[in-house]
Amino acid sequence: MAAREPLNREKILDAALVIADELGLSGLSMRRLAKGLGVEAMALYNHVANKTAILDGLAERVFAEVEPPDPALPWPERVRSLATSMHAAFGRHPVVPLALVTDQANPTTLAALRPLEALIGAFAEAGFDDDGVRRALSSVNALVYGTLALTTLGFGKEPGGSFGPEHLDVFVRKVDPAKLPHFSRLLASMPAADPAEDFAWALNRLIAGLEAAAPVRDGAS
Amino acid sequence: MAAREPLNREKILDAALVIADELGLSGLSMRRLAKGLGVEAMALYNHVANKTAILDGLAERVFAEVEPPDPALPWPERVRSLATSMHAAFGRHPVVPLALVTDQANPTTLAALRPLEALIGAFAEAGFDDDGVRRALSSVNALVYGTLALTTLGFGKEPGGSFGPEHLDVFVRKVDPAKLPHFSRLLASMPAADPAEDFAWALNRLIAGLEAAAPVRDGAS
DNA sequence: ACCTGAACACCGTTCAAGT
DNA sequence: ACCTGAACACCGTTCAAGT
Repeated sequence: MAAREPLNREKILDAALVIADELGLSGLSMRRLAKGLGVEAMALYNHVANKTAILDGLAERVFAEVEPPDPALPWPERVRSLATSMHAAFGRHPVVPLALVTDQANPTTLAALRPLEALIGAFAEAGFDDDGVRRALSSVNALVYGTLALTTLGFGKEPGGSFGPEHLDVFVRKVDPAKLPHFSRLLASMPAADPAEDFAWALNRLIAGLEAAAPVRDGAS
Repeated sequence: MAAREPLNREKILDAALVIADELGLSGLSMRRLAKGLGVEAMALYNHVANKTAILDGLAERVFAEVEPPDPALPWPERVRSLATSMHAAFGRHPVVPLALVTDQANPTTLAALRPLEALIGAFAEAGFDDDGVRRALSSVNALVYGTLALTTLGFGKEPGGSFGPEHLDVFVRKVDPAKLPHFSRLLASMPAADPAEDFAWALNRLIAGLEAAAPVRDGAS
């Protein structure tokens, strides 16, 4: 067989995303990544500056998966579309929101910032001033990252995330229904929940609140 | 001098919170914590099961700082009070939300669950069914954790968190205003932002949206 | 009962050395 | 130009040994 082709940044990012999707952020180590590529850990540093650069690269790729909304849509629909697409893309690759939230990634490229640009544009069109745009943007971002934090983050393995039955057991055994009546009752309805539907519901509530506060209710029709 | 008094769980948690507030979650290692207590790392294991147990203890303490709302208040006010108090308590000790989000803490004690119990009670009183309660609860939780994630998390050191000028510089240097016009303009208004005020604004928007969807608008006169 | 020393199986990263 | 070996300064945790 011929000698192995040299490594490059793209191959490293491909392998890193596979490992991270399978083992989570904590499972993505330089040594394990190198082993998967048939190389020693130190060889990676010929192609990427450090681990942060790898996580930046992954973040950029996932941000690029976010679908640009139809510009003809009224601003609330564009916000809904963007937030939903961000939630879906991050949900497919939870390493990325986790790395962003823990400051291990900080992408500054065009591809990574385009979804934010579109969100900001929608809020500007709604008539918010600079303070209002910043606040509206932060609220939608917070809902996206917060929802992911409560469902898929930290749970490196399970695909659906959320409260799997294993996690519920911890509570069911320990919680005293006499002292936490509402909480105990709610536990029963948790496993049936669909994270994507719950996010859509929460997003609709927030957008309704934003519309009520926007100087311009609807840019279209 | 007399021999040092033996360690105990409380002393360990005291020291751990001080270190975590100063150095962040990544700065809180068993070895450093032990050194601060004048002991070897392995001595800690006589009093706590492992690092997770320490983080659970910290989470419990911070949840206990959340102020119980006046039960006479209408449900939207109770939700606002609880979410605001949670945001403030977590903002004082960002280790805790970060540990929760990364699944390094998972407290199941009464003290830690009481704020959730109160939130659930408020939403039940609003007339939501079990699905609605779970979704309303998740939305408020997501906003709290998500807001903290975007402002104070990952930033172990800086007290105000958010976009300090250091972080802005990264963007200001790299972002092309021609390609990201909205984003570039927004950068100017970021440093003046007050995270607590921005959170209050976002929370008001979400609660407005929840009220519009609630079967019972207002429990009180 | 409480603490220590040494060890195990890991991290990210640097630097000199090899081809 | 690209890769390796050895090393540095860390992790959480276990286990046998000390007092």
